[in-house]
Amino acid sequence: MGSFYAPIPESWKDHPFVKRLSQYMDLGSADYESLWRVIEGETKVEKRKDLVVDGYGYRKLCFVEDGFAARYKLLRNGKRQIINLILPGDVIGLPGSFLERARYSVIALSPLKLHICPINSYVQLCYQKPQFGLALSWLAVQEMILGAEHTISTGRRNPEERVAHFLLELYSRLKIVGRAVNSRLELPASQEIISDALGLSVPHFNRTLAKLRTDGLIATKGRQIEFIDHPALELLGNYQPLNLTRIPSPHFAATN
Amino acid sequence: MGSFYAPIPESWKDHPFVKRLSQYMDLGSADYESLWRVIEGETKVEKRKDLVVDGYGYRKLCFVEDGFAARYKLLRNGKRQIINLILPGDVIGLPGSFLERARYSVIALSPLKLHICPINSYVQLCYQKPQFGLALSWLAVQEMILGAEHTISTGRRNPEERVAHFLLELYSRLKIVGRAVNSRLELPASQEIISDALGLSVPHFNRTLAKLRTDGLIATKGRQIEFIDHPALELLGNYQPLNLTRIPSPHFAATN
DNA sequence: CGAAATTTTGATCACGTTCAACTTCAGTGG
DNA sequence: CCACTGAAGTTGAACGTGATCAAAATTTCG
Repeated sequence: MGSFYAPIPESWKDHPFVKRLSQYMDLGSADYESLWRVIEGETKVEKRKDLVVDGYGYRKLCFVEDGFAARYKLLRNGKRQIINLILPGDVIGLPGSFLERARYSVIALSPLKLHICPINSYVQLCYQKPQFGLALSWLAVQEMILGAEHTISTGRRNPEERVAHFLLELYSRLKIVGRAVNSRLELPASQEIISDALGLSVPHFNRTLAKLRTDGLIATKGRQIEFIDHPALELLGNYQPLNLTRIPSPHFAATN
Repeated sequence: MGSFYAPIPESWKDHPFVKRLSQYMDLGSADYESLWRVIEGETKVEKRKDLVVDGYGYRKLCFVEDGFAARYKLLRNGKRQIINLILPGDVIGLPGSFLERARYSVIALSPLKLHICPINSYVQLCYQKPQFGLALSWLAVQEMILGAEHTISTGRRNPEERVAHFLLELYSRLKIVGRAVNSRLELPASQEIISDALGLSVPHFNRTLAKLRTDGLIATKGRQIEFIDHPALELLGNYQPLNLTRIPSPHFAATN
């Protein structure tokens, strides 16, 4: 894999990360190949295992093919903040690869399937094909926006608004990679994890979910959530979909 | 300015943004020049003016030479969250330039001096010199980390921890661009703004500052803050300095 | 089927908000 | 130069939200 003569598997262009990238940039067959060549290997991680550990170096990018994970920080006061949920198509190792030592940990919430790319290989690719450097910026900016929304939620949205916003954002992200359809989604984690993401206590998150249910905004069955009144939810959560521009293609450099 | 024959002013390499970049990458004189060529103009913005407006397009990067600003979001529930403080050396227009329409506004907290670079010019530069694409990723990752810490603060730090962390982070950022020394800094904004950044009410932020003062951790005189017990503050706020790696230089692509 | 993890419900209490008044300070015009 | 004005900072009292702790109910998994 990644070796010069290895054939590119058919499944590569269906990889959720590749699909996500192709939404934001023009990927020619040479680009698919370049990206493939930079993959060092494939791996599986079992549920509950930490793949990135706070305080230790981590110098690779992992493209999530399947499964869920969470980036989190344990504080000295004993509390935990989930910084974000990592879904298929997401990258693990950002921001870790840019730091001497990781500041956050990443734990698998389910069995994970990943493709591994050493950060150095990716940087080399950026020097050969600058659009991949721009792609990295785009990914980082996307994370930056999710982070900002997360700050807004924990800072100035009450629990109801917070949960509504969380569900809508999660749904949108899952839908892009084909893990949700039709106003239905499945929570990829326990309420304990989600509470730590939202900065709420478990009982209060549970009650808030129940309130949204009795108010007729959602329906729940176990971890299955269905949006009953999507517009009302968007209003409540002040939700705005992500509207990233596309990455200008190389031709742009010459023609513009 | 930016025109082919215009000389590069001496002051350019002292620009706080350039100085900040040079911390993370090797900048040869050709690079200083490339960066200068991409600047379209210089401008001043008066205090209280919004330079980026939520909902409107914004397709440029502004490098802050002097002054302070804040990126914020106004919610339908009437509350405001300051997403981050923008200091000399920071970039305005990230993430705005990557979005069809900006999601956040940016307001000047003091008179601002900026250098303007159209986003398209910067993208062209990235295709000519890929290290600038990587630099953009580095900047975005840095914002992403600040955003994550902000989420942790509003989500799982109590007001005392939150304020301690805020002061330390602000001090560190100001120090890098020579706006703070010797465990002393000046708050770049009113308590109302800072409260909205920390997700606290003004009275409670005020009381928390007072508590840190009476506990002997800081001293205050107007907006001047002095750290009396720096280690204790770092412990309280669970503060960890940013430890970004340097951007691999172009040679790296060939030699590694 | 039994044990453990997760979800749900309940009761109490503290933390931080809210609202209001008062103080201090900076800027401005008389 | 001082009086006036409005903004910013400070303090106080009361209230409400959401945390905490505990226990029960339910689901998941070995």
